[in-house]
Amino acid sequence: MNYNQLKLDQQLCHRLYIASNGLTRAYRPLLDALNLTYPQYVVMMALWEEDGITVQRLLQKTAVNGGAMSLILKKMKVKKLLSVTPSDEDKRKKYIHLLPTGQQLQAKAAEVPAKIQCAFPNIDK
Amino acid sequence: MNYNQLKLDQQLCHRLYIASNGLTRAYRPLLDALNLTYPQYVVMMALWEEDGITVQRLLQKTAVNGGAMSLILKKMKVKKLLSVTPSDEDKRKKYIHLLPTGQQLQAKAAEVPAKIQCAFPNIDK
DNA sequence: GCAAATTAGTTTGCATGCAAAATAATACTA
DNA sequence: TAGTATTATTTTGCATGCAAACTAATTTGC
Repeated sequence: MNYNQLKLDQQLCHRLYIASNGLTRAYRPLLDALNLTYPQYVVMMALWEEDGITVQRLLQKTAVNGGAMSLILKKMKVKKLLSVTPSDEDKRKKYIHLLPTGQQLQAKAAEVPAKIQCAFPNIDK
Repeated sequence: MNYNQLKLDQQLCHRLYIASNGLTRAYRPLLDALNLTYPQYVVMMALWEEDGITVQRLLQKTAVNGGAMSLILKKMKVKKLLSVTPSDEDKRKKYIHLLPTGQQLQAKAAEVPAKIQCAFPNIDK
């Protein structure tokens, strides 16, 4: 039996695994300056695009794991980046709103994408 | 100021983040059948290719995080998949060897790559 | 020779990702 | 309308990923 398909070098999945971990590492120092982790940064980007959305919608936009999202929002609330407000019509739903601190962070964050591209000069756009 | 670069849809990094998480989810049910997690599977693939290597070399081949590797090897040792033997010449080094259980697992694992491709029929090879 | 620098691995503390169970609230159905 | 199914979120338990501190064992440089 030939096990060529099990060779690591030939696996797109392994490349993706490596690339994704590499990105996290590349973002870390940039995001540390904003006091954000990568998933938290993703949540912020979603809210800068569309504020006052439900957790549900935030999950759709960011593709962050639901279980993780709960903890992430909790931490971001502590940092005064956003507020979480239960809906009046449907008390199951909660709306997420940016607080001033969160809105102001966008200006600083605007530099991040360009810097990331510098970290991967050979990346295909 | 224009914040277009902060839009999630336009971020390669976010796509990569989503793709990588998706892969982990796709692998999970397949690897559950082998009683392996994804990084453990990566370690196995490395050893099926090249047995009796040091932890160092294993880290190079797999790109698994060093700190994580320690825990992973510990668990795989408990499962009798492999053995860890300190070197005689240089007692800092440790050699990893597949045990029979680990070697035999390769036959079952051989089906995994094909099944993963079925889970992503549109993937470019 | 020996202290300082380096190397190989491990441990620690924090932040997810994930599946599954648990909560709460709303919608549906007989 | 009671009872059940469904929906929105949170909680729980386990397995990493990561940076940084730590331990041992070697290697260097003076």
